[in-house]
Amino acid sequence: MTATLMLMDTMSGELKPVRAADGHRLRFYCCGPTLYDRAHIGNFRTFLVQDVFRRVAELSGLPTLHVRNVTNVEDKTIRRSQELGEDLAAFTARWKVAFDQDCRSLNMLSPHHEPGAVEHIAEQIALIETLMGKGMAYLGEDGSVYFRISEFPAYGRLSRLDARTLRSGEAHQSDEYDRESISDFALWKAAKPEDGPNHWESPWGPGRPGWHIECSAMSMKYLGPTLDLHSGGVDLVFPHHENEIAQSEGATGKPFTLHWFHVTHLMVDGAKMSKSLGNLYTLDDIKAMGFSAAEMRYVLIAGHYRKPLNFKRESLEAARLALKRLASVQALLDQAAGGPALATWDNLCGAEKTQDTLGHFAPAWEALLDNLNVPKALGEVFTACHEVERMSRDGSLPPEQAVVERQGLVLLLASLGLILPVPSPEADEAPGEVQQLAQQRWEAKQAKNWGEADRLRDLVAARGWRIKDRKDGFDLVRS
RNA sequence: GGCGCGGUAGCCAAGUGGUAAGGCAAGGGUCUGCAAAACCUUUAUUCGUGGGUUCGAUUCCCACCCGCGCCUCCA
Repeated sequence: MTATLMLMDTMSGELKPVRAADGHRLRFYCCGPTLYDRAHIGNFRTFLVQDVFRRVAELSGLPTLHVRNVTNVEDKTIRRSQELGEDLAAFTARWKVAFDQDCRSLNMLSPHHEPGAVEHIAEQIALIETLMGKGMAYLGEDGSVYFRISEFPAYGRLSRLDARTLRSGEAHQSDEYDRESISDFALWKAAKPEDGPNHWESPWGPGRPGWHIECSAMSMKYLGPTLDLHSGGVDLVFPHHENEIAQSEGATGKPFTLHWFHVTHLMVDGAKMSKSLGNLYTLDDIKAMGFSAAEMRYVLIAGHYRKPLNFKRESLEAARLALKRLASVQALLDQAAGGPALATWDNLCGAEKTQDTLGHFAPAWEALLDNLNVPKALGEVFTACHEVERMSRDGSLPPEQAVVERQGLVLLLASLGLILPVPSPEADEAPGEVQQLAQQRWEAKQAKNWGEADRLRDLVAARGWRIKDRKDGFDLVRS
């Protein structure tokens, strides 16, 4: 059984083992959100895949040091906060609160560090000074500082972009005169009137950092000059990550990132998600549609991260049923094992993962180790569920075996971060009136007064509750 | 135009050089007074199209069609 997580590396295009260079702790960086609006479910697809990645890495026995930045100063944050007449820090702080709420409700692990660009101006300036000192950056005619791509021959390797194919011309109008080359990008942007008070002092005058430099500065501050792994949405491959490589390696002369991990975009109803198409959803929109964050999470991780995932409402309905199914199997296993599981995260991380310890869920775990193949893992999970149910039915599920199978299920649920609905009856939550009707219906049923029983059942249903009969009574669940 | 990723049942989605996981939906069944719930079971001779390699391809090669992403600040 493979013990190491294998993952596609964008740079080499090959499957590579996920490794900690120091042999101890995986240091990885994820490009986080820009704090100017509510994050949408497409953003969360990426963050959720990264969350599953981290879970699987840790559960496979590899501790992590996870850094994810927040971009709290760039064009959009400045423009919008100015439009609102709001202080930039207050503006971005509001969106950070919203983002954190969404992350929590999606059951995402918190990164160990969440640095913000504004809080690391000094580090960014220092990095730019280093590049200036090496002749890899220059002051443009507009007072901004640019990276000199001609000094970094490896530019374009990640995105397999031949410098000659860079589309040039019309799109970039006047500002090209400020730069030596059309491909050079801004490290530091000179203050403009429309920026309002949002500028900082620097050796090149007041201004603000360019977008790319924050990730170089902050990732290296928290993780060192060479990161084990770096992740983001595919759209960041060029130019963002390409520029990060140029800035970082240009400054340090060391490899910046050993393993690149990119997540493909989410589509909605077969189209690119965009505001103009009206198909851009936030987590709140999903909740307003009557679905839970757990269901949303299931949908967003259920596709392979390398393939476009087509989101539709029906996916949420399917997820709801799938989660219920898993919950019922978990309940079955708890019962067969003689009590609920009490596995802690550390426990799970350190545990042996073999056929003997995971039972029928072992293939699902292997699927996760193989390039984070969540769809295959889910398929194997349900196959294992069938087996467990069959054994239970046949009476061939002794407590020792149930304990093993449950370990397998618990590991998979922890890997995927799935939170299962509580399957227990909610009878005591039903309003007294509903309970009374249901009780009367039960009595009518016992008296074989079918007409009256059915009438009362309809009344209960009309109040939004469903009667589930047992041999010796009934349960009430919300319908 | 360049680079990259895809096109598998009604929908979502794995996968393999030897004849297609799983989820949802749908049909049938067990259970039930009838239901609901739960469980069992059935459903792609076929994997965008056309060629080629092979004893054999959905899986490898070539061409074409379609979708999506990036090509300067969008996860």
